[in-house]
Amino acid sequence: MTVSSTHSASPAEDGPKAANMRSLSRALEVFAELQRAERPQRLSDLARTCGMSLPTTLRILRVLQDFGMVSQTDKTYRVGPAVLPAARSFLENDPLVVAARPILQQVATQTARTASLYTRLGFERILVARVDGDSPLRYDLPLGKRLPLTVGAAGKILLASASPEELQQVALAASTSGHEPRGFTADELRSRLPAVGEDFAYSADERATGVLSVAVAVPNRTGRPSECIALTSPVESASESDLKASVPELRRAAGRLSELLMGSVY
Amino acid sequence: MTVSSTHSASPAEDGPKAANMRSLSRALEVFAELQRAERPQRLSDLARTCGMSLPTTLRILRVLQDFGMVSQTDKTYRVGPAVLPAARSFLENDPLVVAARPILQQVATQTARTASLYTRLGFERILVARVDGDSPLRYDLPLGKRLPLTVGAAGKILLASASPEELQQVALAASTSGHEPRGFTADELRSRLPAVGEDFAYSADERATGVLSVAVAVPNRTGRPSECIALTSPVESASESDLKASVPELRRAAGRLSELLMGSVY
DNA sequence: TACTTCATTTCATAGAATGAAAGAATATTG
DNA sequence: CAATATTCTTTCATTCTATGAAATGAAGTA
Repeated sequence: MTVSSTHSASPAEDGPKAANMRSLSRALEVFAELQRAERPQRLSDLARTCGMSLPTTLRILRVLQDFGMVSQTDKTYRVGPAVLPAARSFLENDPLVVAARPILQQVATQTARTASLYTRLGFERILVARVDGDSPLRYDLPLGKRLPLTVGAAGKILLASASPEELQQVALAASTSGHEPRGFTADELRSRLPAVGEDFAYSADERATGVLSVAVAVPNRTGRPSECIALTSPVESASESDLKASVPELRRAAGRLSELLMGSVY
Repeated sequence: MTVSSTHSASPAEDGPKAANMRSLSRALEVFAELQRAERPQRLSDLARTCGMSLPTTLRILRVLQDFGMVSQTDKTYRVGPAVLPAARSFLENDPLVVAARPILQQVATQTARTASLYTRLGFERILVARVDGDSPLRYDLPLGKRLPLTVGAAGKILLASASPEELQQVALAASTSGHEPRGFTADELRSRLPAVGEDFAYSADERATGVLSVAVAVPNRTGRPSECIALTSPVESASESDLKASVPELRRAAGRLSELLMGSVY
């Protein structure tokens, strides 16, 4: 009872109460580690990094490989091709993502800026949808890229309603994952967040230089939103006040998305 | 000892010897089912479809959710956002995919046709990379889409060296998954495959009407290749002989890829 | 309100997951 | 090339986890 060390670093949210399922948790940790590594890994490395025995790691890898989640060449393992259909399934079928696309499109058209949908995942956020405004420069689309929560309008609005303990965890995670310098504190983080009462966040030159953005959260049933919509613009083509003038638009878009989410449908 | 019923339908290849890891296998089956379903699923549906008890299914879903592999809204579960970083990791880091891109590019440029890399996954194949020739019509890019092995040049070349039993399984899987009509037989399938001695496959109007393609396998260390390169062209801009004339090009490209794969590097 | 269906928790038991240790295989070094 | 070190794989007894039946609670329907 109350084994707190069951899952250490990877498990997205330590959120509810972690049920058992030790072998599954361990497998997912191995899988997460393979992604983190960004290059093929040997069995012994994985075992060491994940803190489990060689036989256990090997068995896990074999099963993952059976399902295509992992590939093996010689003695090295890597993320396998089965993640592609999975991602496709998410992008095509997730009700939120599907509903978001036309809404983002509309906002992007109205404001002539890039509109994005981010989801919180653990102590990071990832881009799950984006529609470019008519600006000609569409940098490469980092769909699925892990971005910090500590920086950028989208990250900050996702933390706006976080508890002190959570900020603590986020700050720690950010500093250990390299998003922030070592020793980054929760207080520093808190000072970046939107003031109480503000329902949007603004950033300039935070995550990328020359980029302004504003973001509002997509309310969900829990108090803690895990999605947000952001508008982005290169600094040359918009000022802070320009972007902030679009906040009502954004708010409306988030509201519509939220309704679709909470509405009785499906 | 030789429990053969451990994993039933989903596990990509029944290939080697399936180690135990029951809970992990079951979790991956639930996950696969969520993808297949293409819409949010209730707990009881998943339990029934996957043939496991409610508590077990629930526990699995909770852990998957902790890691972001599954999302929940109200009482329905769906594929979660964590698959996006995973897919990104695959596309950016998989040595084969990374190595393939410039090679595909070169072939596409030389032949002015679309060059694609497919991977076999279970009894299907998926597109993992594509470079369009300068043809203006680039239909939507079905990266990660599950396509049949029984149809199209790419599918057929991947089956060229399959054993009779394997063809049997493939034929069965194709008919149950709807890729082929019910009652599709291994013999029918075999009659489509390239003649013995031929190292390429050709298709016209098979998977899509108006599309011609040729494919050659990427040899790997095992006798059974799981990747192939294909050239595709709309029927208006190429004849069968045009495409087949490019086979030597393709062969060379596959050879280079193969070397990179088997070479001692990394 | 009563009834049905579905989700969740509890709990005893079976059986799966585990790691130590031995045995292969492979790589490294002298 | 032999000898050594490292890594991978298998085996097996033990532990503890995963499991489903049944009870409980919640939600939806009639």
